[in-house]
Amino acid sequence: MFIERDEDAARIAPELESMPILCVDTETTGLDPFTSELLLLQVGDLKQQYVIDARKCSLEPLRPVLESQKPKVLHNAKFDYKMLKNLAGIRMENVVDTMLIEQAILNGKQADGGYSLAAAYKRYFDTEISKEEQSSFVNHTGDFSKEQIEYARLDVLYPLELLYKQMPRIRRERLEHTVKLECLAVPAIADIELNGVAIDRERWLRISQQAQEEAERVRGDLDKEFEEYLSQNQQGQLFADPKAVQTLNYDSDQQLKEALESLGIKVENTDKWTLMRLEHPVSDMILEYRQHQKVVSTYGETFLEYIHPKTGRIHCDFRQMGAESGRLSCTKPNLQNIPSDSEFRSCFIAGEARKMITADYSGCELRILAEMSQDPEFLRAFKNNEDLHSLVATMMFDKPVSKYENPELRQKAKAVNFGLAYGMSARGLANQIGCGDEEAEELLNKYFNAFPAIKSFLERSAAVAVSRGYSTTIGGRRRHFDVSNMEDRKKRGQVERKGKNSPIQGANADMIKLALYELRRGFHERQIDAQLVNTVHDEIVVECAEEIVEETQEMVERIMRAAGGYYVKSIPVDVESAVADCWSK
DNA sequence: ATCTGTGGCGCG
DNA sequence: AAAGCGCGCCACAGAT
Repeated sequence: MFIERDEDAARIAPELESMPILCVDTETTGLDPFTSELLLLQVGDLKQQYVIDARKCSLEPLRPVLESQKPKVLHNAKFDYKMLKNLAGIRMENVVDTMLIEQAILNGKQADGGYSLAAAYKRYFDTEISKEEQSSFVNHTGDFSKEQIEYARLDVLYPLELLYKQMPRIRRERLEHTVKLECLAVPAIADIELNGVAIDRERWLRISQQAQEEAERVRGDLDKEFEEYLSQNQQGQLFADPKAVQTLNYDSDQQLKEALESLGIKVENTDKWTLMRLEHPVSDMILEYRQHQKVVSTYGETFLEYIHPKTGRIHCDFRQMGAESGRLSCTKPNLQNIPSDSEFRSCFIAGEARKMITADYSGCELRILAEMSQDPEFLRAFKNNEDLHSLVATMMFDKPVSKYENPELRQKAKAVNFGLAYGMSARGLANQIGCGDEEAEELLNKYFNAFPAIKSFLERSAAVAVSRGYSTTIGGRRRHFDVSNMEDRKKRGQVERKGKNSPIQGANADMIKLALYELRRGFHERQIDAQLVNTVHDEIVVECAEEIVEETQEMVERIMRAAGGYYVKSIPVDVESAVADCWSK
């Protein structure tokens, strides 16, 4: 039914209240919740669907039901949530997202056509649903056609049909917890995107300009080093003016390899590790050039183009199950790979009279490993709040190690700890710490003899991944693997390593998502003037009014610890946080 | 001119 | 030998 009068919109509210589950969809003029217009709101159930003209009707009568705990089924709920919040001021609660459910079910399996509503619908019903009318809403003005209204009515129906097909699979694969968690996290992640984060343009620009100058300086020095090569280079002779600046493109590995060869250096590739072991002055210069160039290209002026003209803030785009492990991924821009140096992070600033709280789980993955393996040494170390990296280093190198004594060995142990825990080979270890293969083999044996439960847990995880074809986290999240060709050693090794890592990385993702949900709920229920502004795998960044920063910091830590404790029960989960005017740590 | 794959590198 | 896991972005190279 098409609704275009206020009184009709008000009339359907009680009927919607009586429905035990609603399906919801919106049609908008565009994709940006800050500049688009809300055209239609579709809401209903399998029997009755209402298509409401949002330009003509007030949506206020529908606010209570949309903001209530009544479940609302949507496909890609984040989109509609953001639109409703920004364009109608409605804070939709308790969404059930069939797109995320589909991802959680298939995770790692081949998903023909992807996770769009049409693709998912085709998988279950083997029917093509028409998306032809969808584009007709872009920049739409004036009355709606019969086709548009019918398209909108059907479109709100599909996700609910989909859900009923998905439900038995959720139960069969014991994905109830994962699905619940993913759905609960949607509004929190959507809020991060809507909230955005402010950036200090001038400061950011200064950094990139300085990097540009440095890059040019090092490039000049490199040209001098390659002077001879350049002067006899054919390309160089192409210049009409013999005094013209002769240079080469140091971003081109081809050109770089050729130039290095003229110095008698032959390399297969030009990555950091290869260049570092050359022990030739040019290799350091190339690495320095790259460092500056990385800043210029990835973190330079172009980054500032992501500042939204309307809000003056940066609004990234998260993919909630962007990684098969369950982690979020982030684009446009990626706020999860900003250099950790405070030079860069301090450019992300809290608003006037506000503060930023940066909170992260410390040693999270190793704690999860301790929990899952129940290794007595790991458990004891974490219970006693000992420094695990030092413990491992002391054991491996037979020397006293702490943060102050032989700290370089601690640094090595840290790399080893992460590497070995995820299936690094003796060769890889030798590479990491710069020792021979035999010594690496010995260290590896020593490590796993000292922590036999870690060894058996990781081996079990790898074996399970191969035999069952999937890995599982504490929360029941599944990741499927292609195990069709396990005689292929390379492929088998890949599955085994992923099998070791996925339960750990996935559990980390579970706890951060639970924490995000609880934080959003906590801020809202207690009417705290605080907002989520970023999250980076084991870290959450919150902006709040400065007068409540202490309580908010305490609350963030408490909620994060509790979320961690939901999955890691044997040992405490540690959260470290800092308060500043900007993103810190 | 625009697309796709690859190498390299930023983060956890 | 792609021999530690998970990402996204940039520039290049070779293709259309």
